[in-house]
Amino acid sequence: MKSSGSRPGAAPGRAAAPGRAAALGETALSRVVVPGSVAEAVTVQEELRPLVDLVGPGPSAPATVAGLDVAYGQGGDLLAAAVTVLDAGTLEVVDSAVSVGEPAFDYVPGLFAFRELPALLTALDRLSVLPDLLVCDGHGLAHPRRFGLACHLGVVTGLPAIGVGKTPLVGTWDPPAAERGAWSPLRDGGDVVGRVLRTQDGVKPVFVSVGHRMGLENATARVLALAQRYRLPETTRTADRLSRDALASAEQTD
DNA sequence: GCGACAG
DNA sequence: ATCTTGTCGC
Repeated sequence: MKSSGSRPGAAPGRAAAPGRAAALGETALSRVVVPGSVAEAVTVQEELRPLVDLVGPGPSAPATVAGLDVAYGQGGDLLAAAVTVLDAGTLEVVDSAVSVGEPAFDYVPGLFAFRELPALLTALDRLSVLPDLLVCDGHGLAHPRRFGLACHLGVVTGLPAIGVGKTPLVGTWDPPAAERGAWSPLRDGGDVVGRVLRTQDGVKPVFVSVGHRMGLENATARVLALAQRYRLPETTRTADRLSRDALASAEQTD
């Protein structure tokens, strides 16, 4: 991975969008701008932020839900993005896709999305089943400029999206009660930007925030429904496993 | 000025 | 995110 002061982005201006049957339409992939600097990245976020739909309420009974995650290898030069689509009722994986590539941007807190977005969208484009909801590994509105990965993915794809983070990026909160389902508001700069949600009794909570076309109440319900047995949503778990497997294959075979 | 800082 | 040993517990 390259890092050159004013030019964190190692890739050209736009993500490559080879001509294949696009489940998302060519719009999603072509609308992904990979900034050439931190300043430009911030500008892109501020331009896209108004496009976020926080009214929702979003699907209360989605048929399918997708999990997205990325695994890194070789000191950060290689990455594998994975998307798994689960039947919302049985939580069985009904479709999946991966995309191996390089990080599109250096890691900068608050600009994290630019790093994984191109690969995640390529993987999404390779699905044969378009999910009703995206559950992202990272935050949505719980972001310095209210435009985290989940918002970015939602706006670019037009799909409802939720952000589920394992650790905080911004905000303050009180510890939620110890029982599964308990939550407390995540506040930042006078706004409620998400919820600190306990998905399992006595287990460290997760940070839930709206990404796009969703309400916070619904987002909370969807995450709880996906985390019946473990701390993290089943979508995140299956996508995490798939991305690691894809990375392992890419590191030996290829 | 000194930390904190999604993955 | 990834680098890593042992350890506690179902």
